Amino acid sequence: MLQQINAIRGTKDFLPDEIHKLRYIEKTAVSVSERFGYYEMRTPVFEHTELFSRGVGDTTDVVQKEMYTFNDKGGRSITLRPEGTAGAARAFLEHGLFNEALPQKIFYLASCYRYEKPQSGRWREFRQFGVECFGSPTPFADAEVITLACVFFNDLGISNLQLEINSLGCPKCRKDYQKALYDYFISHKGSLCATCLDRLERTPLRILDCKSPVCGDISALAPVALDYLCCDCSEHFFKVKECLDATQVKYTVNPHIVRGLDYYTRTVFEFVSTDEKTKGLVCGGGGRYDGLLEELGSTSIPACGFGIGVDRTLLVMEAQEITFPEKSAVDIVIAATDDTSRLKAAFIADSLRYKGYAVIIDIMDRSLKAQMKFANKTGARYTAVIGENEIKSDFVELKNMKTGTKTEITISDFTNDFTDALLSDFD
RNA sequence: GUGGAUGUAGCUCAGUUGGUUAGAGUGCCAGGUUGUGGCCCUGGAGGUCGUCGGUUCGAAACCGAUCAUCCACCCCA
Repeated sequence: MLQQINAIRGTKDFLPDEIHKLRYIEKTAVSVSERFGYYEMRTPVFEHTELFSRGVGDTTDVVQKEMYTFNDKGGRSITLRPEGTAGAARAFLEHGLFNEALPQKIFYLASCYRYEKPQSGRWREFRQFGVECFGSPTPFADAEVITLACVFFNDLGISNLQLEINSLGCPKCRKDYQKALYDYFISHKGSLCATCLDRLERTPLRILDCKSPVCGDISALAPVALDYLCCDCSEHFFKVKECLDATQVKYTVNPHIVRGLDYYTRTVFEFVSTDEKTKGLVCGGGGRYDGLLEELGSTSIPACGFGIGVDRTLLVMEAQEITFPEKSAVDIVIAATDDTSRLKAAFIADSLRYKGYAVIIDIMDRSLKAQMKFANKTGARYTAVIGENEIKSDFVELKNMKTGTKTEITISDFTNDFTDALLSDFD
């Protein structure tokens, strides 16, 4: 026997048994997006590596150590997308969507790839529901994408999710803030952990995010970005909060949120699970990225958006024991007793399928009893047995599998409108 | 990338201080008479005990390596 080949580390199979859950989440994402006037865009899974190193940022962990990068046969450096925004922004620019009526509001459902050590809620291939609003500088846009995310989680019946928001300011005020931060941390240089010492020169903002108790204590007293916002940024943040209040979206301001992607300016936010079983899991995050499109070679175009982890959302829903719509069941199983009847059963099944019903017949050459058992397992609503007697008499019994009651009809009636009336009676 | 736990039938797990042909429940398949599911009864298939190497007369059990899963950190979706 040859050795079996298993799935790649950090990837996950969704089997027929649970795929309806994923579909339900995706369907909800589409529905919510369209209710806000966001339309789907699909971009390739791989892009030029440079798109991410320039867009997401060279200093980020994602770009530095988590990307699936390889050279294709033409010698191009290619990267499997680690997130969705860069590709969407690239497509927006490449196809000149900025010439259309602004804002351009986009959503996508995309698999993303990051080379990380896997654990539950963290996979090397994961699905992301993302939304991007290109062209609007106003706080109403920030609030709109946040509200959209809230409606999404609400539609799915998810509770115990905390929305945390913050403002990182624009490049102008961030500069002042970073200097203040640097000065503060340099005075505590002796106490910081090794990773944070490394961050000090590179990206001092991220020290605020450190979970080590010592750094946490130091961070707690560190200067807060919100205190360093310039007038414009300060007003923008105030209005975002005002909009959220208007739509009754609940949030807490967390001055320590620092997103891991470089392109964010001003508003940033995260949805964090507060549920016992999935505590601390970040289900989604986003913010404003007014500098990204310029970084990708365009004129300055403001934008904002978010990414929500579909798999993580599923994880939280399962932990909260939320009921999903049932997977679609088979309408009718047509069992047959002998080879001649099998042909007749196949004919009837096909006629019904043309009419739109889900019909299955036995293709395992099983006994009638086994066919009935199988029908039961598939959750079929009705069964019908075709045999010598039925073919002779032209009558067939349609059995309701829930109640066990049988209704006699002619075979020709079976495939015409009479069936519609009969089947629609089912509760 | 760092630290820790785990790895026995498709699934959930037993397996006594290392000792004959490795177990249960569940699922799967087939029967319980001649053409009808769910319950019950009977039987069957299915495991080189994650993999490789070592210790031993003998290893699922002990040791090492490796792979995988999970947890914490890191990071984020």
